[in-house]
Amino acid sequence: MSEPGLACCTPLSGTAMSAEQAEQVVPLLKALADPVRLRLVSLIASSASGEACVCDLNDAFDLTQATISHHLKVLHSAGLLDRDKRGVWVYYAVRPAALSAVASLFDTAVPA
Amino acid sequence: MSEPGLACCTPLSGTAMSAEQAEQVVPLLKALADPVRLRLVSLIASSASGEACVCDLNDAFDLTQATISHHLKVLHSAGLLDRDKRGVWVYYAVRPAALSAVASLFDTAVPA
DNA sequence: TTCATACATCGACGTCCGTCGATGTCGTCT
DNA sequence: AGACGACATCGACGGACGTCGATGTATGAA
Repeated sequence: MSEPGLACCTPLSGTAMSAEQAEQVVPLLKALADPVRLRLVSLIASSASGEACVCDLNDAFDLTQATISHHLKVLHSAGLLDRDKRGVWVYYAVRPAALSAVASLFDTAVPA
Repeated sequence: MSEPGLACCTPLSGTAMSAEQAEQVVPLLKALADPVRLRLVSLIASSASGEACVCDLNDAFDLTQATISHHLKVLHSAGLLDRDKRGVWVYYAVRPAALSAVASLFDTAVPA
């Protein structure tokens, strides 16, 4: 696993995960465990083109551009977002592999 | 911070989560975004009886009993664990509803 | 070149978080 | 009654986190 955000771990309802497995997924959860970052991912994922530029994301929050840029960097460093600079604008897109890695954590814990 | 005049990308349409929705799920994610707590939930969920007493959980980590107790309280306060005191021992069990709430978050975000 | 825009980075501030030792509380046994 | 064990709580410490204003970098236009 050379790439961040591609961790695949034991589901919670199976055998217990090891400490190494936990350390691998926790960065993803930590990146998502913030209201601003969670909404950022939601905004990008729900956009028609599957991506969004920082200028639009900036207007969706009542925060400084520096703060939004910081949160995007955290999400990008965690491997949750792809970054693509086109001219003056920068576009972020969600990485399905990273999101599905987190989803696989809870998949087998299906209730009724 | 809003002088449109020129569009840089497709507008953010679609149904992104609201700020209130984010504030509702983030506490669950924050509680799970810790290697010790994630392993605690994993250990409890993977136990045969579906529950585990603190004495057993304590031995699984190289941490103080006070620290484990603190993490269990965080998970319990977040609604992820149920607490049941039987005699001298305290048993914790995972709440399926809470886990499924988190799971549904990624089910809608990443279509299978 | 000069200027304006879009975004990243820096430095600093206050706050929250994980961990510990010490202590408190409750239940059990003798 | 007293003593012991299982957990919880308290207070404190160091480090990490979210946010900001200011500044830096790069692209495009005048």
